[in-house]
Amino acid sequence: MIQAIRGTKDILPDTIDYWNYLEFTAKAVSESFGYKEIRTPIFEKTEVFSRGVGEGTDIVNKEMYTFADKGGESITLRPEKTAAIVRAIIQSSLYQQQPITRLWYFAPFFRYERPQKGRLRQFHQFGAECISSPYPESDVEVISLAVEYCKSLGIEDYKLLINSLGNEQSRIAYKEVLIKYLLENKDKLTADSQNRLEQNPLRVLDSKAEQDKAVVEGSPNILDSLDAESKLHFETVLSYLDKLGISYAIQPRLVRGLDYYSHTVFEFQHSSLGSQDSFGGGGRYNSLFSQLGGKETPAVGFAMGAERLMIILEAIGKLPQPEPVADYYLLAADSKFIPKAIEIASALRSKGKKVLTDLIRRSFKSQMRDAGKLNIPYVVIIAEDELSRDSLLLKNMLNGEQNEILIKEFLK
RNA sequence: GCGGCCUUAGCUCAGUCGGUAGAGCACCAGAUUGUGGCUCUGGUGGUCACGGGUUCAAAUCCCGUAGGUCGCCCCA
Repeated sequence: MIQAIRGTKDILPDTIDYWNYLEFTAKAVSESFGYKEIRTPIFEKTEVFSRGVGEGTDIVNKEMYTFADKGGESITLRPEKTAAIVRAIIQSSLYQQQPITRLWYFAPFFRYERPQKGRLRQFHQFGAECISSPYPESDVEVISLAVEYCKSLGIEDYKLLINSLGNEQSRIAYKEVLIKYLLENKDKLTADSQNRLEQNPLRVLDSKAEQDKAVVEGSPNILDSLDAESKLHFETVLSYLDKLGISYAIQPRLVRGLDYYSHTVFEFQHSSLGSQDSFGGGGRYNSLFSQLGGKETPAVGFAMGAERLMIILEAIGKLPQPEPVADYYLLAADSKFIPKAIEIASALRSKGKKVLTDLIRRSFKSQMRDAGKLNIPYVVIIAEDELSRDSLLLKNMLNGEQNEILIKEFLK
């Protein structure tokens, strides 16, 4: 048997309603903030991500689906959206045509990893980006969009962690004290973290290894290194969140795995996810545009993992009830009435109804069973007696009542 | 890339001491000829993941591979 690629999953009809629900809700919430959808190609030149996401990140180092196309060009299936969106905006000069660009997406992404709970090689994210504002209001807009989405889905018992990496000067200052501290404790760190110390020292803070945690415990706090501008930005974000009644926890060791963040970073966590407890995250990325060859442009965004949202919704019993596939089931009491059934079905559809007919010439009883099993609310029975009076039987499957009704009346 | 556990019908699983397979659910049909859900009866359905080895004989024992799952790393 030919199987789907490891780490990929078919979305079959039994779960498609859940996916549509996640996507339609994402669209509705995004539009309530005035965001427009953006779709970009699922693959890009590899440099979009290596330069955008950062050479020092795990995503670029070991998780990208990269291959050479027939022309020898290095192509990568997108592991995330932000770098691709920035590329698209620069290419189309979108950010030069309007003062603020607000975008959302719900799309598949690819990372080459061993699959586990809530982690696939092809996965889906809902995300939004707010481009061209350096002010805290845009950080807050993006966070509250994400919060509204959770609220719309009925997810309430999550944690929002927030931190600030500060502007570039603050980060340089912090890196200095951090590196100094880590070097003093280098021999207590895991080999992994000793490596990170060279490549991207901030990410040592992210380590989940017990051995590293002890060192990280005593590390200098990034918030102490923020300069006045960075501190003001962060405090303003927090005060807006307070005003909006959005609760959060400041987590000074939250740095996130992508290189492009500055100032505000945040992450959403939920306990139902096992060891992958984060289901969304984001932050400000003021330097990404210039890194990808565009005009320096402040921006902020977030992404949420659809598979993880699905796990949460299932755990808290908030998956939507699937709708019946049809409003009416056209039942031909005998094969000779099938043409009539098809005719009436067609007339109903042109009135905007969802209609099902039997296609395998089943018996009366069998069609009845079929309609019952599919939870279809009404069965239209076409049979000898009634047809001789130009009428049919309309049966309400919920209460079992049925009435004879003239076909002309029924189709009016 | 590494590790634990797992792989028998569409699904969830039994299968003893090695003797070439069963149940429940689902599906299909029927229960005085035109009525679903409940109940009863019957039926369809298996490359026992794949490849090799041991044996007279392998779903069962051994080796390998693939896949799943949960972790590690990291992330959504």
